[in-house]
Amino acid sequence: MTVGRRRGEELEHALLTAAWAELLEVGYPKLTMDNVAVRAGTSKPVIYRRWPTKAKLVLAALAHYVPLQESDIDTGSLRGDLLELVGRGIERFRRVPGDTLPGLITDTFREPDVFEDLRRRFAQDETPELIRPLLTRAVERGELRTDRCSDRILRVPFDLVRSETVLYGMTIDDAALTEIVDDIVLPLFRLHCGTPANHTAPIAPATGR
Amino acid sequence: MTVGRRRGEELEHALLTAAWAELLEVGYPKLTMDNVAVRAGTSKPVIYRRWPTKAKLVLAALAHYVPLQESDIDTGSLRGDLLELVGRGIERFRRVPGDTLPGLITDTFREPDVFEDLRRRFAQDETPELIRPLLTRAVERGELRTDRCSDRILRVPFDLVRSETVLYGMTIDDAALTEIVDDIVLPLFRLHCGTPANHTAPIAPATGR
Amino acid sequence: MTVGRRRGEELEHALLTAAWAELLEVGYPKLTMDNVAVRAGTSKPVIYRRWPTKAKLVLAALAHYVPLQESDIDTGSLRGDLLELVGRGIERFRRVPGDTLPGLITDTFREPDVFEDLRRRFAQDETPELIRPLLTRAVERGELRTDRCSDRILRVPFDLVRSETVLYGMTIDDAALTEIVDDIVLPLFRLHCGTPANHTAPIAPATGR
Amino acid sequence: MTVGRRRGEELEHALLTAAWAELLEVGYPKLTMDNVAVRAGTSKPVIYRRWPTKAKLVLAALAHYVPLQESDIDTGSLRGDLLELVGRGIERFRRVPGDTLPGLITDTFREPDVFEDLRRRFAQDETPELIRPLLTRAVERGELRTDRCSDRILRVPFDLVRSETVLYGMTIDDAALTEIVDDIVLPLFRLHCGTPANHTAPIAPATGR
DNA sequence: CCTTAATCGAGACGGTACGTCGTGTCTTTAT
DNA sequence: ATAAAGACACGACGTACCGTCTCGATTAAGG
Repeated sequence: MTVGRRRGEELEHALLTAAWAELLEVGYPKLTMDNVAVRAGTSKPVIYRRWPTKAKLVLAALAHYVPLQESDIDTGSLRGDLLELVGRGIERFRRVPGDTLPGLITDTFREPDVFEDLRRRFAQDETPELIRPLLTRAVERGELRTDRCSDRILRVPFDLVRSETVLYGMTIDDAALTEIVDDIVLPLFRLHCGTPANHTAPIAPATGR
Repeated sequence: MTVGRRRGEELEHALLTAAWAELLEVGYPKLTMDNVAVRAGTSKPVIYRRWPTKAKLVLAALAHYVPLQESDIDTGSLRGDLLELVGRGIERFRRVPGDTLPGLITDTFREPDVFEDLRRRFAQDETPELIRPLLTRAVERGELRTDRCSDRILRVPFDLVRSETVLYGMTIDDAALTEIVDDIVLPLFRLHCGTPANHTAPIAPATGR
Repeated sequence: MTVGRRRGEELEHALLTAAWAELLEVGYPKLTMDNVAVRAGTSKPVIYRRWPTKAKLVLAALAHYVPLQESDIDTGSLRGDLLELVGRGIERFRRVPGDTLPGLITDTFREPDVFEDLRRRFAQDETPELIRPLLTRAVERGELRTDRCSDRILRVPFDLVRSETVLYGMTIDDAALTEIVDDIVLPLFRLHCGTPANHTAPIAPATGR
Repeated sequence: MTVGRRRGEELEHALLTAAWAELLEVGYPKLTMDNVAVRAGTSKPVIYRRWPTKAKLVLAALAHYVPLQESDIDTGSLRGDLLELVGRGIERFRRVPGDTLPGLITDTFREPDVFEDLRRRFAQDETPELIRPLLTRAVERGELRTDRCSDRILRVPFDLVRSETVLYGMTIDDAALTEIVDDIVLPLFRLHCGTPANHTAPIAPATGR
């Protein structure tokens, strides 16, 4: 049943695959180093040599199976860009087992380095860097007057997405995505980054209640 | 050394106190039923008779030590009410050890009943019920035209607070609170719930960048 | 479902019955005070008020359900008397669950009073008192010259029976009983208590090999 | 404090030693796997990997510390051989804590394989195999006519020893040993295995009462 | 007849041990 | 040198029973 002695990348890939499969099957709390080792057809020391804690292993699996999408976004309108960007974010969170991010937060809360890594990939830090280019292009197109606004404003769209997905375990459908962009994010951006006088974009809410 | 045989509420209180102390000292992941029992001067079966899982024990300790504050809010203005309400929420989250809520989410993710309980106390569900009365009074005062808007809009303030506290492990100071209310929440409420024509409240952002 | 509140002898009998039933069903090691209480439809303190240890409870149940048989034996011959007496002993041991006597010995080994009680009822002490009268009558009938011989000789028959039943968990059938009496016990008694010159009882072994 | 990580035989020996010490100190009923582990400076899983039950552990300790003595016996006379053999048996039982064999019997009564092992080492089975060679040599020397007699006869000496030691918790001194051999065992063997006509060994009892 | 005392039933308590599982380290053997 | 394999020390898990204690409810006996 042996596949021969693997090493290097091949072995690493087998481990991440095993970790990911365990994550999907039993969830973060019940994922064990033992089972990952067995599933990968290897032994625990091989895992510990690479990732000294369960959190680091899972974070590595997450980075491998739910990578950041770096491709540029340019749909021609700020609204289109935001729908695309936030939609991608929702899709990313959708692929992460619901107990995984809270589990990682819990386990890394007292380990600043890993917590920082986690944050960079799945939390706040991704937002400003991702969103500001959209605003910059919107200014170039004449949709906004400036791309200067506080980070907190920029974080709003993903804060809402994370709240619903990570904290509430909900899924966000297209209607909800539209509501977030049209009723919350776009108005805020227009308020804080200004709207040229002749621009006639609708500011009224898209959905009522 | 014995304190006599305790029962009922006295014993329960000792257990919740021990659990809370462990939570503060070692954090959620390292809190063990064994240590809670020892700290409370009792034994594990006594705990398990009341709370069959660590998550339920911790949630009970949380409900005991960080209770919902039900007292009414009426400062005379929507802005004042929001500052008070969101400020209270921030204070509540500040008192919860940072790894506790994510830990509870992780461990209860597959137990709908406990997860629901957790959500009711520390997540989404508290928001609409808490905020809508503020809007209703604002309408009565003539600050807004209507209190009808989608739940998602109502959730915005606490979604932002939770993102920063629970997910990022940050603390929110008064300046941040002011920014959230003045630059994000109030404008959104005014946009979606209308502003009477003669009302002259400032809509401009309070902070720039 | 309640039978009314019992007390005194009725309650005691219910407890002994429950203990005996547990003994038969699950055996001595798995008999628990808890289960006996439940089975008897009462509670543990009621048991402990009467028998402070499991061993004493079981010994009481044993004394109740496998009592000493005191009726006189007089078949007219020493051989007949021995067959009857040893046969009765075998029957008594047969009715005691196989793990019970060793269990009692183990648990009472360091409690001289209970151990003594156990020994009186199920071990060595019963032998000399029971057997010597048989010898006395045999002397009166002229089968033996004297009833004086060492206790160890008198204990032989029941030592053999106890070895096979208690220690080996075996059952002793009639053939084995006959062999014990004819090939071992009778010859020893005749050797040590003498045989009148004109007595013509067979001394040859009843069974060969 | 640590003795370094032990493995294999060294560790096994430490466990058996700890078990044996516990047996001597607190006796079979109060011997716990926990305490054995602590005493051996290791942990319970290490024990359970080797012996899944307390009975098997104790039996292993017994086999290690009270081994069967295989050395040949040849004193030149049947009486001498028996005194030696039975004396060795008494010595073996003397070294076993008094509650241990009954405890093992109790706990293994429903596990035929372990019970069998126990029986082979400390009960009936040892007897015929050990005694018959003595008879065979006695025949060769002309002390007996045949070595053919029933197993039950052969078991008599050790049945008596076991009764007194295991069941009564008594110790057997030299006088008692002599009585058993001279007054019970030798006469029975001579009766059932015959005595050559010209043999002038005394058949009269050595002790009276 | 009614009070009083005793004991029943029910079950929680402080505690010990169980047998299992997971962690992170270490040793051994084989590649 | 590192992989595979697995044992090791450790500690926590959740459960079972122990023997004790508290608390009404019920019963029997005595005033």
